[in-house]
Amino acid sequence: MDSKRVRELTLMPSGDFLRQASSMADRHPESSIDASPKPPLREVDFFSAGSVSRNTFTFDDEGDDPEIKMSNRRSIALSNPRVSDQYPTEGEAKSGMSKVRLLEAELERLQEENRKVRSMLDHVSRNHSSLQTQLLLAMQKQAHQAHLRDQEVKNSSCLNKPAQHFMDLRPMDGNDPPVSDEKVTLDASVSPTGMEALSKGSNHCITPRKFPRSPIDDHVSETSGPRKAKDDQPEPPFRKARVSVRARSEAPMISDGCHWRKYGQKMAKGNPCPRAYYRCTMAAACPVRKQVQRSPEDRNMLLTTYEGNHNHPLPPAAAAMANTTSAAAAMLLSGSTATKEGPASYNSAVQFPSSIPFASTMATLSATAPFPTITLDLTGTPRSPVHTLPRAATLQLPPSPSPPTFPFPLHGNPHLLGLGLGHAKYSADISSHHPKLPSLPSMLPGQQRQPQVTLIETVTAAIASDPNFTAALAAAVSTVISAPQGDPGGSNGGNENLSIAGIKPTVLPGSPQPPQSCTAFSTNL
DNA sequence: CGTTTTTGACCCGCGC
DNA sequence: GCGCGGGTCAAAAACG
Repeated sequence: MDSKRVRELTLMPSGDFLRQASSMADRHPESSIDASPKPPLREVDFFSAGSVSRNTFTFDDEGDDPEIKMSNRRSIALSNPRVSDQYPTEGEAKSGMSKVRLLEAELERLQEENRKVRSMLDHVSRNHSSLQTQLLLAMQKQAHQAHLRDQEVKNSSCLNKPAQHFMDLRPMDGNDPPVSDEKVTLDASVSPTGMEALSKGSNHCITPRKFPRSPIDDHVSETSGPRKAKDDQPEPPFRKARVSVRARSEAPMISDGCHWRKYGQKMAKGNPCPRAYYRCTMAAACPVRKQVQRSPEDRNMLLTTYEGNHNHPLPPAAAAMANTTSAAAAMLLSGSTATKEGPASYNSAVQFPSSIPFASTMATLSATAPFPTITLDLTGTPRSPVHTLPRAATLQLPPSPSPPTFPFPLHGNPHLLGLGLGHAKYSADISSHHPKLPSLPSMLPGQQRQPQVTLIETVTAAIASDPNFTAALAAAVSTVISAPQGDPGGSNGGNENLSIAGIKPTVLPGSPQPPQSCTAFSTNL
């Protein structure tokens, strides 16, 4: 027996093991979910029926490869190194019954592990539901409190302000300078699924006042008539938040699992790299759009901004990151919970709830953006001046210079509303436009740019480093479970593969890509 | 030949 | 009112 080969076969990432375990549990719920020790039927048939023959299973080192045969029947057994470690020795090779007993014992052990994993999943699910409920309650409470605070602070000037400002992240006074030092620190606990309710709620929390024209609005007008008709339509009560993703990639666009069609490209002021505009083409009338721009400072830095909500089901590949972005946007939209800080206070980075599995640590939010904006920082690089970015919230992951190819649907739930792209602003722009803004220290001083590592490592690190690991685990596992073996529906352009918590990398079909690489995302101020 | 990309023109909001 | 900049449209070109 080739021990090396066995080790290769058995050294399976825990994520794969989880996936297979989950998959097995799904296929054999009677054996893997139930607490009963009854083994899976196939194992029972295989081992207890005395059918261990040379054709189906052999421990002869010189004969058929038992590992391969086993893997054909039950790869999960191979996923555990101990299986191979307990393969019969030379002297036991002829003793089939002892091997059977050995394997039966191992099988029982694996079943026990299976039950434990299932139990953990159940536990995580319960925690998830509980957190979601708590989140909603907390947000309602905080929104009310924020409203009261606003009423107190701006009672004199906002007497006639509509209740739309309930959770408005932006200054209520339209005369506020375009760039304010005012920041908002979020300290919310948001669960991924809570995002749905949050997003819905966001429709009532974000005021459209003074917001630039929204692409979504355009979409409405496009589908219902000429743009001019827009004036006749009541403007949506609230504008969309935006979610930006900072990622390091040489690819022109990160792969997020959706199909995108490029509909425009513009040279943005202050950035030699053009900004590309994409529209989701997975559904005829999907209003989701995104912008992709490369940073002028670091051409490997891509900033992708999503806006709008998918009105169609998302493929599993696209759903993997949906919760992350949704939760981030929800958090952003829950700005009513924020506490405003003075201009000199730059420690606005806060712990983001672990319910954002792919962005686990830091977050900053500025209250002055025309669009509520949140940035998921997947670069792991001590972001320069994102802090100086007015109007931007930022999530920062542990170092992840990896190619940002990952399933990244903005909204996993078509019902989610109120998410959007972020307005990022080139640091150069910021400094030029707002020279008074002092430089901010790196959000994560300990973080340094690292050599190329895979995104899975980054994500894994993010999850592992998360104090609330269970939530992250739940998200990862749910992703694994829901993800088909092949490329589900992915489609975006990135050429890089992504592995998350054991998810095998999937190569997504090419998607529209900007002719030029543009990485940084510019935020509209 | 259908789809996607390119790219100049156009629209719109905003500031002066 | 004008200019600027961001965003979108749409015809032509490119692509598979």
